[in-house]
Order: sequence, then C-alpha cells, then structure tokens
Amino acid sequence: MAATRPYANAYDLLRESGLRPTRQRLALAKLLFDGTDRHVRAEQLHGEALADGIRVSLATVYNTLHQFTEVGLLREVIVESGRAYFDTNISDHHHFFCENSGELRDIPADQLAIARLPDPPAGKTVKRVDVILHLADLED
Amino acid sequence: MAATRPYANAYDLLRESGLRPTRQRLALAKLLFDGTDRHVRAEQLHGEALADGIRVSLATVYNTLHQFTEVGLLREVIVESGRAYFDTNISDHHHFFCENSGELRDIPADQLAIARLPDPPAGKTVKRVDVILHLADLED
DNA sequence: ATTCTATATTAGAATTATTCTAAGATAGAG
DNA sequence: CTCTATCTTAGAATAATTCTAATATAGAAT
Repeated sequence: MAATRPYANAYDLLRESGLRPTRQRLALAKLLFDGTDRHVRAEQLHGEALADGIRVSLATVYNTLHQFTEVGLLREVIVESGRAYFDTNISDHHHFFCENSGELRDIPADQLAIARLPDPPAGKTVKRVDVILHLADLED
Repeated sequence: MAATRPYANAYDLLRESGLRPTRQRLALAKLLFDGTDRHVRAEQLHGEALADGIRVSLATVYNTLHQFTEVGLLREVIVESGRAYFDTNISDHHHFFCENSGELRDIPADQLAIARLPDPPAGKTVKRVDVILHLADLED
C-alpha cells in the first residue's frame, strides 16, 4: 500500500517535514492523518486529543496546526471571521461551506474549474487560490 | 448622472432598503457610498466617522455594516481569521488579498471566470461564490 | 405640535478565537 | 549521560466582535 500515502507512519511524516517528532506532535499527527479527509478546528482537535488521554495544551494544538500548515501537511481554510479550519486534504480542490450547520465539505477538483486567472500585481505571486461556495438552506 | 447610481442620496438609499434613515446610518452611508469602490474595516470606518465629527459608537458601526450587508448594499469579504472587510462593490467580482500588506483589491469580473460550478448538496443553494487569490511578495 | 411606540444607539461588559510569555520539560546530538 | 536547542505549558494578554440593558429618536398617530 502506498497510493496517496495512506498511513505513512506519523513519525516519518514529521521527520520528512523537518519537525521534531515530539509526543504531542506524534499524537496529533495520528489523529489528523488517519487516511480520511478531515476539516478540523483547533478546539475540536484539542478535545479529541484529551478524550484519547493525550496530555496536550490548546496552545500546543494551535502551534502544531500552524507548523503542519507551514510544512505543507495541512491547508488552512477561512470561511467566516474568527473561524479557521485545517484541511488534511492538501490536493488542489475547493470547498462548500454551509452557513447553517457550519459544515465544510470538499468539492472534488474536477467539479470546479477556473477558466482564467488574472495576472498578479507587479512583484507578487499568487500563493493560493481559495474558492468557497457558501450554501444556504433551500426553503419555499 | 445616474449610471450605476453614483450618488443616489443616502436618504433614498436607506429608504429603498427599508432601513430607518437615522443620523448615524446617513452619515455612514455617505462615507461608504461616495461613488468609489471601497474595502472597509469596521474600526477604520469608525475612525473616519469620528474624524468627521460624527458621534457614533463602534457597536453601531458594526450593526450598520451588517444591516447594510443584509439588505444588499455591501458585501462582506473574509480573508483571514478575525478580519472582515466590507466591500461597496456589490457587482459580481472577486479579490486579490495581499498577505504582506493586508490590502484587498478587486479583480474585475472579466478577468477571472469559473468554468464549471458543482451542484450544491440536496436542499441547499449556492448563496455566494467567493474567490480569493492570496498574494505573497515575489522574492529571489 | 405633542405624544407614543417601535426601533436605534450607546457604553461598557462579555465572548470567542487566537497569540504571547516566561518557566519548565525533552529530544537527540555529542 | 550531559547539554542545549527546541517544545510544551498554563495562564495572561490581545483582537475582533457581539451582547446587554439603559437611553434616545424617527415618524406615525393624535
């Protein structure tokens, strides 16, 4: 097995990313990279860790999520002011965001295409393209 | 003059939107809808109002920006966690966001096209399509 | 014009998400 | 085994925003 790296051992993952494999990073990596695509909030991951008996502070969860994002293991998705999600799916794709439930869902890359990108202003590069489709309940 | 409604009298604007034209709403509307496209933050608009000698509280600025957004006079743009901009350009368009300077800039509608939109999940409609191109300084 | 009532506005407290701080712990090189 | 750079920590601090309950005001009804 290998494919999209379905379980590349948390230890190796950290090693390859140049992050010291500490107890809490290992534990959080295991929770995050379980092979499924996850959209996590810091507070929520902290809860999961505690529930698993892992002693880790919320500050460390924030630090770790940001470090993972820096080395490209995660992608941060901003949907509302004061609400950051971290996406374990780092492939090229976009998101549905349901304003009623607060749920974030992946849109597969092949279902949304950007036809034309504008040139960035001089001296800048486009670092990231975020597309969010805000959903609302259909009522009649 | 009329075109895109370049100065449709703040009073009428509020009236047509079903908002009671109070002193502070009128003043804020005048600051916001001056004919140019603006990207405003609440704190900043509050500062401008005070500088103009308009007595208004920050809470009212927040209330007003949200009310204007609800009736379609403004559009809220989220770029980073804990950072909301209100855009006076409510036509269909997208944004560049420079992470270094915090500057938000319009991308004209004709410079970015979405080729294909996915179907929303059952029972939902796509309420808004947000595209943000994150910019970073080009260095070498 | 005056009165009245629903809606606005206010200051300040409260909340939420996040970052900072400075002290103590630990991975792993030597 | 020791040492040091890097982590982790609890709790304080910050930032943006929302809430609260009291006061003010627009505009309809008198």
